[in-house]
Amino acid sequence: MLERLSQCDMTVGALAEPLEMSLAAASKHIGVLEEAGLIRRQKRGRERVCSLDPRGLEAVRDWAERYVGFWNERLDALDRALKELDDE
Amino acid sequence: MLERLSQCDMTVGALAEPLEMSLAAASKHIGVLEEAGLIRRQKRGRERVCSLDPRGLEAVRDWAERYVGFWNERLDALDRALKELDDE
DNA sequence: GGAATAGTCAACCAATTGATTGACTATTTA
DNA sequence: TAAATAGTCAATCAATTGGTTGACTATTCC
Repeated sequence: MLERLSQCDMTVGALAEPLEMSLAAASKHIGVLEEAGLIRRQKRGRERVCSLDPRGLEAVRDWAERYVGFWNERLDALDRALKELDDE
Repeated sequence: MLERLSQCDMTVGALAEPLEMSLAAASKHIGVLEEAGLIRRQKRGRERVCSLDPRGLEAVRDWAERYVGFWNERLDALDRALKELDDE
């Protein structure tokens, strides 16, 4: 769903269409994504249009980036420690 | 668990210690993280030492980054379209 | 203005998850 | 060498999740 929403916004029905589940089930899933802050739903007449919420995905990326950053820091620290051993 | 492992590697028991659950439950959770590619477990004697697997977290970051990137691309496209309107 | 469409909600049930406990294996310590 | 420690696994049960169905509301179309 997220991948398809990255191409363009779409209604709940359009999002549900390729999925082998009922509209109600798809609606439920969309509700979970909305609750997680990954998408937004906007009412337009009888249609609800869904769109990605970049803030939610930025939060995920930033969260993961912190760990990648930590790892690199630890590798750097190891590198420095090894250099110090070499200088002795 | 991931946050604490970003500080230093630790055994299953040490990871489990601050959690209000049985050792078996914590072991289960660690198994899930391992299966997800986020951590690795290495046997050292009777101890299993856990460490972050940067590749797993890089994959998560990259996945989220793609969506942030898509979003920015769409904003850029909108920007260009609006400029074209202004030039008319 | 009624039929059709879009979507949600509650009730229900099956499947999965989350946690515990006891039993077990492997390793370390006294 | 036996006790202690570290950790896993299977069985069990409660809680949660995932999906369907029918009923409903809101909006659009004929």
